[in-house]
Amino acid sequence: MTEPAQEAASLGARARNYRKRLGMTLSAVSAATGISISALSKIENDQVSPTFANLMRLAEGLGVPLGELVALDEEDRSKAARMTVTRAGEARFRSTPSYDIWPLCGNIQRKRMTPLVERVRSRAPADGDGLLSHSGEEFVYVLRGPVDVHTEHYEPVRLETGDSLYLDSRMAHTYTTAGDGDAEILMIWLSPPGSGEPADAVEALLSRRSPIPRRSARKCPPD
Amino acid sequence: MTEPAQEAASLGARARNYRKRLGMTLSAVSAATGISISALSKIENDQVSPTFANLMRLAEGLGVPLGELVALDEEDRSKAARMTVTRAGEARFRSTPSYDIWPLCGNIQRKRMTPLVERVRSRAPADGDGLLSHSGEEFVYVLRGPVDVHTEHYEPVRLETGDSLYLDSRMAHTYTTAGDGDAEILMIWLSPPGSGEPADAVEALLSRRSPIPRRSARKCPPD
DNA sequence: CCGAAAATTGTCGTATAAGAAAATCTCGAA
DNA sequence: TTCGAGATTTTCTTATACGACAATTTTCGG
Repeated sequence: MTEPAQEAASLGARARNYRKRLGMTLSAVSAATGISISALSKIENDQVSPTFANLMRLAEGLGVPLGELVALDEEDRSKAARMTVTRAGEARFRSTPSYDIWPLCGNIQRKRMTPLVERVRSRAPADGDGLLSHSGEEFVYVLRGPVDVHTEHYEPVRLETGDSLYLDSRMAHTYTTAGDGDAEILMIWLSPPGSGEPADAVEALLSRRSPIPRRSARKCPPD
Repeated sequence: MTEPAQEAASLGARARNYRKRLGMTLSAVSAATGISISALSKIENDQVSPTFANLMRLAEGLGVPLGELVALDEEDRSKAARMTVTRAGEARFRSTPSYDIWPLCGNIQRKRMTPLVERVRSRAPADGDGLLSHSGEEFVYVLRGPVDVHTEHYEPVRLETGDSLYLDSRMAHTYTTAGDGDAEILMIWLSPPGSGEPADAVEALLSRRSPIPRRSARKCPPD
């Protein structure tokens, strides 16, 4: 039955893994991709060699990069086994004019995402660092709201507890608390594709925040 | 000629670039790959949508990683100010034997991280899908615990509310609830580097004239 | 154990990719 | 300019992926 599902050796197995991961049925994938159920079944069982057109549809429907779906895995999985845990109170604490920051899972090496819990203290965009832009992308999940998101291209958005947001970090932005007390958000920052792995991701994050043009706010020294 | 155009517009163009770079003729590639010359010509001119089997042979014969051959290069996303919000109750819901899943921020294009809220229902590793491995990395923040993390290389780890975890997804893993009720976690999945974005290499490809993506001769189901 | 949903398997007709060979193109040399 | 000879493209035919449908089989809950 459920073996430690190996890194799928075949295209079909990979496709099935990704589908299972999303909890989709064949008909769901069929609806999402336009590929017939029977064709999907045959693809997953390696009974046919799908066309490039269908490979693209499939990758899109599964939300998987085409290169990943298609590429045979050539990596040594066992030596890559890596995991780390950060306990709730355990994170080391840093602070900037606008935020208190708890970097999570800092001890694992070679990770590409940088997860942080941030306590938002400032109440107006100009309070702390002002609108800042930096490279990469960020995802935010509001642990305790409300929070206002200010950006250079959009109207401010108010997020309540449980709301989430995804944005291109190059667009200048900042978060402010919109309630009585401080707000708390979980942020995952992803550095740009090319950039090497920031050993000290937080430092990188903090130092890369640069003010948007013709605006003055710039502080947040790393220490 | 000089440099082959970096930005390979289509699959066919990329294939041709690689061939030219090696100074090979169609018949040479044919000999190296086992694909007929005519088929190669049609592939390079985007007149056909090659089968997966031929894609593999072609990549092999050209000495190019398959992912490289099929994946569009990202780049030039610089002007797209992008942001999206998902409200707490708003996510569309899916479920698997092990989890209920709410994909977050699904409507933004070209994002590299995949955020999900998952309600963990299974109480034992074998309950649902079992241990699964897939590519990439994942970060987990426990919204409501306790949760047990089972992996193929580590002892199970118990996470309480507020704990977080970072792991290499290629190591087989699964999450189970360790308390009385269901648990809830926030997960961010990150696809492997170099493999473009979860779903938009596809649209880029299609928008630039791809081999015969039409599939219209479809009978309309009765209403 | 049962029934329902999901998944697999098989067939058929159609669309289309692959392969073989012929037709066309490219270019350097005489 | 003409003449090949290799390179490429364009016919053909054949092979096969795809979609639809139907029939099982498998998988899960109850």
